[in-house]
Amino acid sequence: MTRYTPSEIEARWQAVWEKDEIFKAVRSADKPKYYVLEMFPYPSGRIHMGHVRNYTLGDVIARYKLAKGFNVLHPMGWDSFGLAAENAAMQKGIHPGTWTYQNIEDMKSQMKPLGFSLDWSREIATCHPDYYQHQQAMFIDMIDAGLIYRKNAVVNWDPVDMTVLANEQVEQGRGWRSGALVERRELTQWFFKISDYSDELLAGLDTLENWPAKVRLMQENWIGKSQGLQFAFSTTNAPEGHDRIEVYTTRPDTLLGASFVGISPDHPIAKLLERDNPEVAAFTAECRKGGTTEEAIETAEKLGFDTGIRVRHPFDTAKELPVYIANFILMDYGTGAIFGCPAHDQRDFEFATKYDLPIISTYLPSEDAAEELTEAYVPAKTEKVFYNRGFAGEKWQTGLEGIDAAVEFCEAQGVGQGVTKYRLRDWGLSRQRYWGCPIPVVHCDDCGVVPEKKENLPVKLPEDVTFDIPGNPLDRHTEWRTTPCPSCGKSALRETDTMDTFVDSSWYYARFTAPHADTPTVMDDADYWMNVDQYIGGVEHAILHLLYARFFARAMNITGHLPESAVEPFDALFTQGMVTHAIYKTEQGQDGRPVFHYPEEVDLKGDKAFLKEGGSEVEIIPSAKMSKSKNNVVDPLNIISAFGADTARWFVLSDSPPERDVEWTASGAEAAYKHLNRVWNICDRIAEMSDDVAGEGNEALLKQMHKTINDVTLAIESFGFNAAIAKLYGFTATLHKSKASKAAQREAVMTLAQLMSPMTPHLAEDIWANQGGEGLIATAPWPVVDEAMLKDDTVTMPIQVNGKRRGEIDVPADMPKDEIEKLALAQEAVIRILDGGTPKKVIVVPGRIVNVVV
RNA sequence: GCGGGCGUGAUGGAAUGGUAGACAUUGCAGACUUAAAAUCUGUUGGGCGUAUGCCCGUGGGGGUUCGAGUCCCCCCGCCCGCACCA
Repeated sequence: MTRYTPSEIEARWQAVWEKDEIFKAVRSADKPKYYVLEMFPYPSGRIHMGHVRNYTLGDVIARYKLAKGFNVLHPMGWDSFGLAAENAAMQKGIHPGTWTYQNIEDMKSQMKPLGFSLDWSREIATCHPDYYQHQQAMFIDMIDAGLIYRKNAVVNWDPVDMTVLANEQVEQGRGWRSGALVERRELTQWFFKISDYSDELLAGLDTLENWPAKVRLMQENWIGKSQGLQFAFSTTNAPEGHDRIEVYTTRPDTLLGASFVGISPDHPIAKLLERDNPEVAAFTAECRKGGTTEEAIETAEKLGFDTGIRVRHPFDTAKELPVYIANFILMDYGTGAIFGCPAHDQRDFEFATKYDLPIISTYLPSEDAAEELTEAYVPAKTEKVFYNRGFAGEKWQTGLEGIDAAVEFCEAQGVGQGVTKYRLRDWGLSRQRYWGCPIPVVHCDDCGVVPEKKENLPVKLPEDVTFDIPGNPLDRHTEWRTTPCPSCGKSALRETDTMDTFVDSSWYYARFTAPHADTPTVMDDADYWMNVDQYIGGVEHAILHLLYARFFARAMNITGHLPESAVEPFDALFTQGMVTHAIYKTEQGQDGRPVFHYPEEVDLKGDKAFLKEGGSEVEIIPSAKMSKSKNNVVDPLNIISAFGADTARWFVLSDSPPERDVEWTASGAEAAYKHLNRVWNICDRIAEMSDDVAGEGNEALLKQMHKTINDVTLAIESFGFNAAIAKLYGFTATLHKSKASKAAQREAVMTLAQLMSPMTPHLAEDIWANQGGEGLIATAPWPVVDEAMLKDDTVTMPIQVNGKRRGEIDVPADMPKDEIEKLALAQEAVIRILDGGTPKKVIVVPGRIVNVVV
């Protein structure tokens, strides 16, 4: 008997793989390529179970595809710019670069023992000038191509992180990292023209058949295409230059129900008024402050200020409507002005009720109906418009159907034109931070904003910076800032803003195809390796990263850095669930607050948990996200040292489908370990068997083996790794009990090892070697199903009567239907139920089922 | 509010419209052991029955079908995303 010792096996095989460079990706014309990519990590310094799961999923695919004969690219890198490094610098006095590179080394050394089939020769780090200099070069190309521009804009300002945030980075009015309430500031910033590509990015979603529908939908909603009518009200007493107010509406069918016009507090007219009128100024100031406070979002009280300006209704110029500044109108959607139709819009209804404005219906047939509404009546967009009241009289009595008809009608009347609007806004990329890719432009007193010359790249971050004062250290670094103007040569100043780190991750997949090239990409390599055939990561990136990356691929295509074929860079996307763990909680804190216990402090007995110390019962909160504050984090390193990497890999794949959360349980991890031991012991047993024994059930074992090959292959192809593992458990049990000959068992166990090899590569490799397999299992071709072995001579068919199972018969697989029917009707249970009668109908599905209908 | 998803044993979860609960955990019983651990064997949806067996059962209600966890309609519950988007 030998012992399964993962620590010894795993280190040994990793060394062999590394020495033989079997995971090194080299372009080759002989084999089809397969590019599998997991979302690269931020180098926090420690891997967690989420990483283990993510990279194990990718590794199963990569190893499987390698065995299937593909030329596999499976790279790894580091998303290594970002705020955490600066925070560490502030807290610990370490330079962000030192901290980051140390973390990369640490994490790499933690990942290596997991035995992933990664091509480490392609490793990249976005914080390294070798990477970001190319980003700077592309930035300059994109300015030239008109894809990037500078504008003065109201931006989201995070007062804690002291930087600007993109709209996508604001959640519930708070910064996505700091959680601080976001303020609005007006700053001059760089923007990507992503909104110009709204329609393309939307249309592109339709081609992404192998993306989760959920992600496509989220992006679709984010892009937020809407069709409507844009038209102008003419004003009667507005300030100079504002004799028209443009509004946008998706409901032109309710236009006759307009009873007021609302403008945003940031609307040019509001801005003009607040200059001379302190009351207006006070109101708009209140709106701006309130616009993002939590209270305002929750209570959502409609506030308005009557400007005294009046406008004429376009269809009834005698009718005048008041113009209000209203707090619920956003300047950056539509035109920043609306017409209010209280009868058919809930917000307008609340507003009208509060300010006592008329409620006029264009849908309800009765004159008084609208006045009696307790809430807005929102008609379906295809509902017939009555237009039977309001100021236009009988003119449109017969009505229109649908929004399109209403738009057409308005256009015909010379009132506005149909337009398409998008919710998606341009991507502000400037960040007032040190630890990011410097924006390679220079501000010259004479020439204005000038891109740096490409031959002067990279614009490297200076090393000698301090973080003892808040703000961006680049601003204070006069020596670094001062540089000759690329255009006139006079002394000028560098831009001190750096790029949003989402820029870094928007093209790393392309860089992996030629990671050491002296241009951002190499067309031949990009052409060969792109697209990513399978991308795997968390659903939390469904909008931000994945939308930016899709845009960036288009921008790279336009600037000649990616082929046209790569504008949708990820052919297939898989979003995996989290690794969760129970929380163990007691209420025994001195201050009455709950205390969270580490799993090691707790004894599990059945479905109850007790403290090891003292034995008092502990409340179990199942399946919660691993969180340091809840003391329910399981460190992969502990698992690896206790059970080995193969056990950790096997477990994260085994219990739940990959797209769902998986709960880490100690018992589950132990079960995985036990199973690997069992497989090991089977091999041991086979090795000790005599060659002379003929054995029994040889054929049955091999049949089962081929069924398993078939089932596991199909399961892996469809991301059903948990199902694949279930089949492998089943086959292991069969093999365990088998009395077949040594040759048959040896064949079975070697196939088992092959089928397990994507999940537990080290153990598989060892079995392969011990059983005399040729070469490495990692590069051995995937087992092929012998179709003939899948067919059984006899099949067991359940017999149903009226859909209820009453028995079963074993019949030859090729038995004709009518004979099966005869046998079924001869069944004791069937005879009993028929009780001498004849069945109405007998349905025979060969190989499946018989149903007797009485 | 809008959009999407999901409800299956004590638990995680399996089931191209065809034997519901694969596989795993937990529990129970047994073997081995002075004992425990490990390992091995059996068992584990509920109910009735000595038993061949019968009844019930995939959140609830209806429908389509020879046959529904699966398809359709209504309702309930949970989860996720977005949200003064005009």
